[in-house]
Amino acid sequence: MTAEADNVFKALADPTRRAIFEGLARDGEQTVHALTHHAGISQPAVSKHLVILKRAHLVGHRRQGRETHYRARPQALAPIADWMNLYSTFWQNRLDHLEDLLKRMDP
Amino acid sequence: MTAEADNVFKALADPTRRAIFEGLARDGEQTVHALTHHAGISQPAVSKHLVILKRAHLVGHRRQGRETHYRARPQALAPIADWMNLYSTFWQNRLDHLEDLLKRMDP
DNA sequence: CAGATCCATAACCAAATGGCTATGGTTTCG
DNA sequence: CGAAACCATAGCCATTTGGTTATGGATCTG
Repeated sequence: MTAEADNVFKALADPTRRAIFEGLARDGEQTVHALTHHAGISQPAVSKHLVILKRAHLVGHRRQGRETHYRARPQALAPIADWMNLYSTFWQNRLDHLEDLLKRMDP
Repeated sequence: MTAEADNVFKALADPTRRAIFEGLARDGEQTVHALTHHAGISQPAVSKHLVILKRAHLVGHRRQGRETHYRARPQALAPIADWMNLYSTFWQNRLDHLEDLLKRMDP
């Protein structure tokens, strides 16, 4: 629970990982090759970031032949949304919409 | 903007800093001395964490004699809430599109 | 005034982090 | 079949990070 929020916060702390997540959320499923091209770093570096994003459940993957397609799993943002709701009501309204979406998306 | 979100994500990536923030949000203003006692680490370590939380505007402080009182500033969470909502609207669009498709497919 | 308390900063250190190249296992293609 | 492409893992390295002790300035207190 708190451990899950920790994984998500740690995963999002790096701007390169946020950029990867943003790209997947914006443009949909992408191969490691495509992600590497956009990130401007080496393919192994991208793979390592993907491991960390997987640990936080922020991405899913699907093997197809020799390529792996990754996709964003925005439901994984729920733990940190919950965390924020715990400690303040200031931004409650701002997050209400998000909470609803996350609940609806939860399988 | 993005730089601000980066500071906030980085500040919250460490569990000790989250615990400090949680304590301030839950129990209100506290001195460095009190925070040190709760954190179970040295006073300089706490001061360094407070510097990082200050950089992210997650805490404010007030000098009173020889002690400094810190308080949580939950409004500073807004940048990451906005960041999340950026993708929530994207999801919403996708959901809307999906709903449209489903309706049109419905006999 | 003299000492004690509160806090910030500096200097240092081990561990974690984020990058790289090298390598190897699958899978596709000529 | 042999070569090329895709990706994950391993090993290496520089930098960052989170902790420590040492120190000093400012403020209370006896």
